[in-house]
Amino acid sequence: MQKSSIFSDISPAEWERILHCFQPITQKFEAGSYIMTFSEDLDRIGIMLSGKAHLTYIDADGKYTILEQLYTNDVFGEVFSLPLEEQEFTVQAITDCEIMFLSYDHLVKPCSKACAHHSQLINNLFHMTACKAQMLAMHIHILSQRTLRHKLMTYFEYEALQNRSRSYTLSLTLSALADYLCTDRSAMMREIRHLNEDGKLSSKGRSITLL
Amino acid sequence: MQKSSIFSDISPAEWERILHCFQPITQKFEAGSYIMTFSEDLDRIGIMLSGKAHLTYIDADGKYTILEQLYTNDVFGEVFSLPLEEQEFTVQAITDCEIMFLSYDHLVKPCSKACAHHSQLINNLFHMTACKAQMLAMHIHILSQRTLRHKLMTYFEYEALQNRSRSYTLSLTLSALADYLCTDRSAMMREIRHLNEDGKLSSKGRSITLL
DNA sequence: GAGAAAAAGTTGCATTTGCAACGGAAATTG
DNA sequence: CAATTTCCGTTGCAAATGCAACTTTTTCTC
Repeated sequence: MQKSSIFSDISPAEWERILHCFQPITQKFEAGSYIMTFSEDLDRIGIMLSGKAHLTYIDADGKYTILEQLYTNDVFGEVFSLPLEEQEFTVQAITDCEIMFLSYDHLVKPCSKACAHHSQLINNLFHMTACKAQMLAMHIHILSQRTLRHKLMTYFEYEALQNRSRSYTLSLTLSALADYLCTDRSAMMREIRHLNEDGKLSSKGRSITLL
Repeated sequence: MQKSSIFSDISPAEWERILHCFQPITQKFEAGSYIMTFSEDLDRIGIMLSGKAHLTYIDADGKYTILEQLYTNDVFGEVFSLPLEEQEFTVQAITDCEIMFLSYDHLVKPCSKACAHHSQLINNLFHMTACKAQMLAMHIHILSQRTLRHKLMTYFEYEALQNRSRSYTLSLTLSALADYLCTDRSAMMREIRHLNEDGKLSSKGRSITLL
């Protein structure tokens, strides 16, 4: 399943017509600010035009978990409307971001103006959502590892595949990695040290070499 | 996001034409047999016509993890083609199953026969995939809990919501639940006992009452 | 209904993990 | 460049967890 974006196979001219049809709202957000909270905004999807953001939730006792990292052209909001109340899903800007919002209803309902491009848009969204589901499944695969050591190694192996190299630098900070792995940061640091000592790994800070 | 199926908003007559266009293969599987392994079959999606199946993987040391439970009208295969090799994704029949397979390529590519129903099919698949992504996100939410106790309680709370009652019977066996929670079964049993002792829960076997 | 297989339930023990609480390094900001 | 914040790295300790090994109960199958 190749990488696709919301813009795939849509010509600029066609995109112009889509914009006219959807009347999207484009908005800028400063680093650190909240772009979306899922307790409210369930009626629209967001498209990252620029910047970097995290889809996270915070549970009752204040623990962060990073569900997704969002970059340019990524889409959010199409998937999350989980029923449980205690939790707070949010999309938070990491860097300054520019976001375009589309009405969800407008998107999935047959267009009164007979826009042929709707179907291509849905097609793209399907691909992207399937892709996203893969990311989630990968995350589950990592979290399913019984021990922290295995979680780390599984994560590092995935990263090595993505980077096409056994040596690379993590895109996440180590603190963020601990959140992603849903574990205690200090315990993770300790385990990384052990992995180094046991010769599975050679790492310094965020630069990783799998041995 | 309401429950939708691959058949939503497609009339029987239209479905007939789709069948003619796709020439799907329908196949029966006995309980316990393997319906699909993702090392091979990445070119088609499956639709559960009847029965119950599990999408699982088994890692190098033989640990099961249940990624999804599949029931009638559920779709599988549209999402999973994870790059890591060591693992073995499979869809395994729990009860006797009847499955319809559709070609993935045929589905996503514009149809030479100009089948209008393609777009509705993709629309439905988009909904279902978004739904599936929600399930995966829920799973992550559960696995993200730092302690087994919190994992159990989060799972039980979700189940209570689905059942619209604080008293219900688990659809998973306790062994399967341990797999779903990616934990040791005996440790889970112990923690369930503790939850009972602490008055958070009243359970006997698979019947649960949240207090 | 007998036998086999799967599921449920238990326990002891070594190991892993989470948590709290540090201090220093690095990056960001005014 | 000084100040502040974030990130990195460490340690001690109590608690949680995984694992192995077992018995009992339930379910399935012939």
